[in-house]
Amino acid sequence: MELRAVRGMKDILPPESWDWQWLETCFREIAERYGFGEARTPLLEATQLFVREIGEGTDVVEKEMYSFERHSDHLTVRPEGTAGAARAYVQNSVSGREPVTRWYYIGPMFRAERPAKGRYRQFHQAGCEIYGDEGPVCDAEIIALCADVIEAVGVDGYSIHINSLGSGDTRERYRDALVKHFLPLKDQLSEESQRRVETNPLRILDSKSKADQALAEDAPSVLDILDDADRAHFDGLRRHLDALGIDYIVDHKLVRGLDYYTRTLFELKTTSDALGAQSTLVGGGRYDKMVESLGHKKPVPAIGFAMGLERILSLVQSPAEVPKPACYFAPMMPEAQGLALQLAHRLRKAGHYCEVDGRGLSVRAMMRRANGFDSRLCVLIGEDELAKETVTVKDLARREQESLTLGDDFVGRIEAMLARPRSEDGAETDG
RNA sequence: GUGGGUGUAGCUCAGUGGUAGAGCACUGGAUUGUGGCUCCAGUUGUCGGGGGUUCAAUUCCCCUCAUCCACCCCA
Repeated sequence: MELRAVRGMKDILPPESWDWQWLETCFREIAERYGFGEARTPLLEATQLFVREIGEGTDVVEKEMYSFERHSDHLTVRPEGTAGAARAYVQNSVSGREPVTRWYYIGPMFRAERPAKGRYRQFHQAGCEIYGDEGPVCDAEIIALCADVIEAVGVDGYSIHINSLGSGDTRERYRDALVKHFLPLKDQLSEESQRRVETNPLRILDSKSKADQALAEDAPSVLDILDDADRAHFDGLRRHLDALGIDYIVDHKLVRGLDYYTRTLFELKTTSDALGAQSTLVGGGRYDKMVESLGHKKPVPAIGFAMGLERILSLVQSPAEVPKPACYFAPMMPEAQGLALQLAHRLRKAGHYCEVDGRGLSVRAMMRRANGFDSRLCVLIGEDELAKETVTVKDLARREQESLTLGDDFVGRIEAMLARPRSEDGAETDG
């Protein structure tokens, strides 16, 4: 086979796709309870949108984007959903129509990373964004929503981590404080982090290197240099989470790789080690500057998150079941195939799932397959049936069969059979 | 981008320096037109690709590709 899926991209096929639909439905239902409506934005955006909003120095922009030039347009297949949603919010003048906007999205994102467990080059995120509410009530709602989804789909153990990056010049002041802390220790840091001292000292905080972690223990906390307003905001968030009974961990070392975050920052991580290094299931935070930076005339506060659907699916057991046919048609000779097709058509119009076996195999093989589908009924049509203008309908659950005429009441007769208990004693009924 | 593991039938995997096996699945039959259990029979492989060593390579060596995992980064 010479034509394969592109590296890091995989096909989602039945029966796995049933699990995906289930997860997406869980997410939609919960998001809609919180007042979110779906925003479907293009997969392709101007490269500049991501360069400016995610940040020029970030790994995502620097080396992971699928970018190309088409005529004179510089385009990028979206590596995340927030920037595109914010662009749509500004472009469509949504702030003029409503004071607060709540959008959710579900879809593929693209990053050219080296594939690993729970990480693909085309991966899928579901996320929410709120524009026009500076919180912290909606910050708490957003985190509650994430927890609701994670719990609804049955993730076993998870923890919620929160932090605040402050606003205004807090980030810069904190950065300076970190440089002051790490610079004298530079030669004790890992090779990777030695470079970060100058470029991105925040990232040293979540380094996996043991040495870095030890040195980060005594690093100044961003929470100590928040100004009064930022502190009040963060305390407000904590109060609301407490009121909701949501457990969380304040982690001043929580930082994120995208530059656009301000104030509230949070992650939901699995406590199982099933995902290896990819333990973050949900990441989000506030990005109060983005809308304005996109050219909107006034600042609009915003908060959002994205959850990694592959990661969540790999942790949960989907209850999704492959649909079972009501009726499996097994024409025993070519002349009976047309009738089978017509009868199936009538049942399908009436809302029933039917299978028609047109392979011309032995009755045994067709029955086996009907059984493999766990079909409730199997309709056999052969020479006798054609001659008498009837069909033989076998109830595979009750192990009995009868002959049905093909009058107007055919659909009704089949429905009556479907409505019977699966066994004589009536204990179980066909859901 | 760096490091490691794996690549044998449709699937899951055994195996050997002398050109390959099991289970599952599939098809036929035991039941001339009737399923889930059982039994019998049968189909399928360029042993990832290329090169080298050898009388002989699926097996040993090198390269390459794919894949998985770790680092990095992120959801």
